[in-house]
Amino acid sequence: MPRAGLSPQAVVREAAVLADEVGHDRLTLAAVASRLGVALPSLYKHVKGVDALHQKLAVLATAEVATELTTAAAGRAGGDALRAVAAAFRDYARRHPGRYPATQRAPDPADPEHLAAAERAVRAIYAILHGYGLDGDAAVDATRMFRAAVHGFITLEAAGGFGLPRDVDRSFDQMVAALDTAYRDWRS
Amino acid sequence: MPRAGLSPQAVVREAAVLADEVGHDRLTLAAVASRLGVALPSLYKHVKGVDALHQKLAVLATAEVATELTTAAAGRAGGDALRAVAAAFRDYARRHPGRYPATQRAPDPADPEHLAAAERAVRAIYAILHGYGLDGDAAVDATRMFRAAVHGFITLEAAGGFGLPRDVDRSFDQMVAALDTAYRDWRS
DNA sequence: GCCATAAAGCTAATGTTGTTAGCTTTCTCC
DNA sequence: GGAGAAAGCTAACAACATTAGCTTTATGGC
Repeated sequence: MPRAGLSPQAVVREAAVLADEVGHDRLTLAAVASRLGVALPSLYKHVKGVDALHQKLAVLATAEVATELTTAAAGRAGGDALRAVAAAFRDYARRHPGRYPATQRAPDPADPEHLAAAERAVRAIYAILHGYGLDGDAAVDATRMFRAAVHGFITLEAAGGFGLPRDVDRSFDQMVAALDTAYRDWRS
Repeated sequence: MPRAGLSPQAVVREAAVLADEVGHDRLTLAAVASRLGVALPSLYKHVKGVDALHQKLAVLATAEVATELTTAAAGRAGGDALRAVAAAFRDYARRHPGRYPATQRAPDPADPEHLAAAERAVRAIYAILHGYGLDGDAAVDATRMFRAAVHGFITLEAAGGFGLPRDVDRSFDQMVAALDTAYRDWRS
């Protein structure tokens, strides 16, 4: 019988695909094993358990988000950059509905890779706001507001929380425009 | 052997208390039954299953939030009302960390009580923004922005997503102040 | 007061998932 | 070619959710 040739990476990648298909909360070791054509306990050679799998998925997703945000911001500044990064954020969440919630997990202080990915994502936003002339505490506050607004919008949208017929895309654009204005006139 | 005297309400209330203690995702029928001094299958006389329990918990939590937002808004207008409602929202989430996530669940269209509670919560916000002179699509957009920003802030805070030492309360105040300004100058 | 009945609670059994232990097989390196 | 590490397996157990079917309690009509 040939060997499956797994690795921690391969397991996490399959978990990511599965999470996107069935939802983050329905991600299960049993399903991952079945997908990989392997018995469930075999996974324990690559991940410590279901909790560790979620942790690794968080690192993967955070790194992907960081890369997409950074790419979106490249070569842009001000309102252009803000809109591009906001759109990239939302796009990622819609393309990867299972990975995105994993991003919410607080970075494990003991995992340098996780910390680095999280910092890379935040820095992409921070840099844009720095371009608005924001600095120090103001830049921190502004970054938090950006993350809160965009993340909140994304999760409410994904949960079907917007019932009214008004176009959701337009509401998002309006929100990002309001953020742009707020940053221009920011007073700390 | 005396009877426990349960009811659907009593089960959901205990589930709410438990969720606040152990976290929304660790809410389990087994623990609820144990708390109520009853065997696990006995709960099925009152709730259809774990999914239905989450659904009922969502209704309970949404109704509670709606009441608190409405109370906070009473007798206030403009920036005062905005700040009071935002604070009430955040307070609720911090006092009830297990119930709050249940709020995210989209209202079940087949459950009039759920729909009514959700609408009551949204209306509390909508009314305030109406006081800013916002109407129609603009009011819808503004309401969505408010919900997104506050909800996003709350969940990021709860998840430990704000790593830097900058005071989180101040960041929240800054965000609400920025929302106030944005609504004053709103241009659709 | 007594009994019929519905509801509340129970035990037993089953399926799914996660986890650990310990064995076998495959790959790799000397 | 063989030693040893790593990958995979089966077996066993615990927790949870769920269903079936039984027993007991409360209650309402007579």
